[in-house]
Amino acid sequence: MQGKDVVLGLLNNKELTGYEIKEIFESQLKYFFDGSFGMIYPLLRKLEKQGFIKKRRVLQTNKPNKNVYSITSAGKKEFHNYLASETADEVYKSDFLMRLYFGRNLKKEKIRELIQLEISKKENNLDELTRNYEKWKTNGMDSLQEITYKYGISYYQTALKVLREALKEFTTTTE
Amino acid sequence: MQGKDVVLGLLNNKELTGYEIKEIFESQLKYFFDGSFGMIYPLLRKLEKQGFIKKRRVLQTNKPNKNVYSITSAGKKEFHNYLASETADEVYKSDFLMRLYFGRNLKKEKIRELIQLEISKKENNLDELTRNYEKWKTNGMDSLQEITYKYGISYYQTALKVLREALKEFTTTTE
DNA sequence: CTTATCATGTAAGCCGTTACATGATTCA
DNA sequence: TGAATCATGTAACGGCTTACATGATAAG
Repeated sequence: MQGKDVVLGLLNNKELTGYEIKEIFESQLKYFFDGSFGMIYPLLRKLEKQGFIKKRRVLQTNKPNKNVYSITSAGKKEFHNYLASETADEVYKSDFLMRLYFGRNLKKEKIRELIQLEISKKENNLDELTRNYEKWKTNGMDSLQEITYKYGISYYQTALKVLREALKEFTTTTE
Repeated sequence: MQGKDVVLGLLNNKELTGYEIKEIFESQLKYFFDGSFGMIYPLLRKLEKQGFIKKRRVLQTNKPNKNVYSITSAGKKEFHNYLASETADEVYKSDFLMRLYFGRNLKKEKIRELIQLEISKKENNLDELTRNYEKWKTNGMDSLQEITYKYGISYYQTALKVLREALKEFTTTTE
């Protein structure tokens, strides 16, 4: 799964601007995907050149003009090719876990801080996901999308549980 | 966290060959990191050129000769710089969740298959992690490393729970 | 007789990140 | 007066993946 597949998938549903695509990334896909403007805009141009999407220029007053992109039939075919391909393995990289792995020689206080910071991050992630859910529901969320949401929530909750237990144990055993 | 930090971290503990580094990647870091030979060997040469590690050639009979790398004091400094830097956010990308997100128009049977395949994958991941734990314990695993292991186990267990529930619900509601 | 283990490497290329650049409007 | 929102782009660079290339020994 590359940026291309995601953008084509979003445009397969409705026409969007680069800016709106970024908003969807942030609000609905943030937990399992991530893409910057520096990726989106060049990609839109490339997909247009390849004939998978087409642009419509919309002039606005009091707001910058925008390029609204929609998918072509070639683009739909391309997206279906992606859906027909094998599901790629998930990618997970954790700098935090790596530091725990190497943490043996760190001072207890540093380790406590490391874990506490990760707990804070995960609390924020959980909050954000919960808040986005509300917004998302009003925009229309189908039952499969709800699974992706539940998956994310469960992950953060479990991670928090493990980290809090670790911190507690770590604190008591080194008193 | 880049390949460089991980390699330096491993060599900070003991001298290793590229092949052995790869083995550690597979057995102990697999859940939260991933690196190929195509990354390891060029990196080792680069780190050597930069003076962070040094090579010792070991001639073997009945086995290919090997290059054993050890960390230098400059390398140790470099690694401590990494440890002193801010922890980077975790990276998670899931093609599976993306397909669920887009799955609305797929046939029920395709969706069931998609979820079932992901369950199988996660079952294998959980198995593998459990098996590696045994091997790892004999090699010596510290209490912080045990947290990374628990974290991984918990993730897979929770993921499986969510997916099994989703599959069950999906199957009954579309009977 | 073929697969697994041990062992090291190169080369092309892609996909994306980061940083920079611009600029109007609205709201506090 | 500053930040947030809306809106689009470029350019450099970088880290890593994939594929290719080689080859001996041991074990089943």
